[in-house]
Amino acid sequence: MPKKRRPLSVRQSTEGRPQNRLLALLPDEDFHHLRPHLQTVPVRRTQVFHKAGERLRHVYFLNGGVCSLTTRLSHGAIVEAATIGDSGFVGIEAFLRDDAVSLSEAIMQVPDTDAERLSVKAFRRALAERPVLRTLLGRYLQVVIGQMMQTTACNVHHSVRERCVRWLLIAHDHMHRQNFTLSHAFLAEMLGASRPTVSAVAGQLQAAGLIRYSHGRVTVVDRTGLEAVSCDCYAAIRAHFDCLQPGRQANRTSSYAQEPPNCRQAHRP
Amino acid sequence: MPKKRRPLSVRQSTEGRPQNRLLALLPDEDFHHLRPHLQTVPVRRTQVFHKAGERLRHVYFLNGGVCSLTTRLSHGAIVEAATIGDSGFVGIEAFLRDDAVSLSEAIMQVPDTDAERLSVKAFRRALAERPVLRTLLGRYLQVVIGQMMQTTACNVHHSVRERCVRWLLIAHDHMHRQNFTLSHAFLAEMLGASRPTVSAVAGQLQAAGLIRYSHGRVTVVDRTGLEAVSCDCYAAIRAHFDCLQPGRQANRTSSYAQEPPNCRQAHRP
DNA sequence: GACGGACTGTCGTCCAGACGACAGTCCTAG
DNA sequence: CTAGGACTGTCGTCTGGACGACAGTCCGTC
Repeated sequence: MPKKRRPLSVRQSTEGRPQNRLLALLPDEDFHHLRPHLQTVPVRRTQVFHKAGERLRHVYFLNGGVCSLTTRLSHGAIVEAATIGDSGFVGIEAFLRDDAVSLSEAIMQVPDTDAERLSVKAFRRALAERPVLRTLLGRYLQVVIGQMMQTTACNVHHSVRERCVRWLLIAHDHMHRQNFTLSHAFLAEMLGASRPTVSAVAGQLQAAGLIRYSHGRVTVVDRTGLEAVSCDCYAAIRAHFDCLQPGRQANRTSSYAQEPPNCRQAHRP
Repeated sequence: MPKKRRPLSVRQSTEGRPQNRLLALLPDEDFHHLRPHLQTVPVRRTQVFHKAGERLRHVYFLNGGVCSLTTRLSHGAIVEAATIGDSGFVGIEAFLRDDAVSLSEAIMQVPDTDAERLSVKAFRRALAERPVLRTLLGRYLQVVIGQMMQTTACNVHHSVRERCVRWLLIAHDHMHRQNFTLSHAFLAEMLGASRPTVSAVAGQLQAAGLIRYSHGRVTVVDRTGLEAVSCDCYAAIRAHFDCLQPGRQANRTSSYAQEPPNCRQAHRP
């Protein structure tokens, strides 16, 4: 838990397009329709957007960072089913029903950033009125579901090492930068692995020159190398994400845009 | 693979309500709107409704049985992320987008039954025109997502034994009967476990008097006992399903109706 | 009634990874 | 500059479960 919290600064989103890619993909008309209802709010590491059983009040279009969609077991352990970044939004349940009671717990995993917040009420109204928004978010939801399913299979069949690499690659995609904060303990929890195992794996990856790790900070050194040692699950999930942007995607510098969308085939050539 | 296949008998659904519970929950007006487009088709064990990457042609409202929503790994193994029964429909992707390309593989797991088939086109049109249908299926989708998330966590943290029990209980709920066909090998694959392990577990459960197993046929003998040895994941998933029926649910004899819906709290008292 | 196929029980062997423990290292607040 | 807290490296020990193999059992078909 952070010791000193910056004062919560909420501001109306009035300037140009936010960083969030879903919002960026909206046609002007639809975005302008939404804009009066958006508020830019700061988001902190370890922030919990919603817990299981809570009624959702807002959805959040992230402008950066990585958020984990998790399940909490009665035991207390939490396990990640999907990650949400600046190409998505938190509060998918609100897409599905009006009285959106969440079944999952959404925890901000990586760093401080901000998000465009929208009340569930305004969100639902916009969904009803704007078919383009509905279509776009429906596609995103499918991506999330795809990720969940892949994660389920990956968690069962692949080693902690492979799962670590998957997580790092996906986080890297979301972050659009080489290094970000992430402790072994956090990663272990998300993967349902033990901390010592993750530490050992991280050590190996570092020794192999693929990443650098130092006290809560990872640096992706050799992305291609990481991809080479990852299981196919990363490629599959990535392919889903690539399908979000029809044709060319927004003009961005990240590795996210390295390849053409390929929805039919999960494994890249 | 079955040796002798009955001829495919498609018939228009014109009589009363089908067994499928989602359809049963629709108000008359909405159901009548849908009815001309429904066809009752037979469904066989091991039937594959759709594979990953395929464009969906139809959605299927099952009238019985258990269908597994699975992910196929490049390795060839398949792992289940969620089960669909007569309280759901196959083809959830079609809820999310028009050009519904599936990301998952849906395989009929338990027995021969039939289903109400609806073309994706008619389905999408109905969704657009009938808000009640949209609401109902949106809720169902949330249930499926909840099940996926719980399964992800369960697969990581719980023993093969607990997962077996979870599967059997959910299948029992879907089947509304004590016994049904299911081989150890199938169950093992769904759980991502090895066949010998599942056999061993099944042996234990049988020795404990909870189930009877004989050559591809399980009988649930002591349901309460099974619930007692299950992990909380079953209860959590079950609670999601119970939320589908607002207030009282359809008049059925299954154990499905044993308890009042309780959405807020995953664990039953 | 015999045969082949499908399903189940069981037995070694082997290993990934859990779990607990503890020491070392870095970072930051005071 | 220092102390405390957070993070990481590593080491035993122990076990669930994978994997391969093979024999036994039931069932439907010829």
